[in-house]
Amino acid sequence: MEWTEERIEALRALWMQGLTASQIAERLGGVSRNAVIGKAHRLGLSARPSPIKREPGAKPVPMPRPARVAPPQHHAEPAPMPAAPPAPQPQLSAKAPGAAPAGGGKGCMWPIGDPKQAGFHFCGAPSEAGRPYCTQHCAAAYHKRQVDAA
DNA sequence: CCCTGATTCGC
DNA sequence: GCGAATCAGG
Repeated sequence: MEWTEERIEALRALWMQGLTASQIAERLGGVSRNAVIGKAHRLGLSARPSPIKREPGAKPVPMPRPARVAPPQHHAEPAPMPAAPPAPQPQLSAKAPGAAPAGGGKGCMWPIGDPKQAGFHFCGAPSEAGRPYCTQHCAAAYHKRQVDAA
């Protein structure tokens, strides 16, 4: 497998969202969890808000679970965020960041992974009203792409 | 034994 | 740079 911008971005996003290396590897597809961890380290990310320990004699600082789900919506659907949505967008990769947040734009619609890949999915994180992307990572990435494309 | 991330090291 | 093997821990 090749570490394309897309995949690296997805890795970053997922990693920062608190997903485990196994989950990330699963979603990305074609890589083992070791590969994900190794890449994550090479990318300079290993520190993330999560309950992982460092240094034997360090402080066992209690981390208040960042959690990926913030708003306590009392809707019926808990928004499960499927691993492989059966309805992939036609063309929205490469130079087409404007992934139209069509339909039930509930969560973040930022495309994570390669639409051609099996593990492709949308971020799904809670997004601001009127905004198709979550503020955590995707909105920034979205903006960055627009700048890059320009 | 299942899992986690961290590190090493041959490629 | 990559990732399997390994390490250290829960």
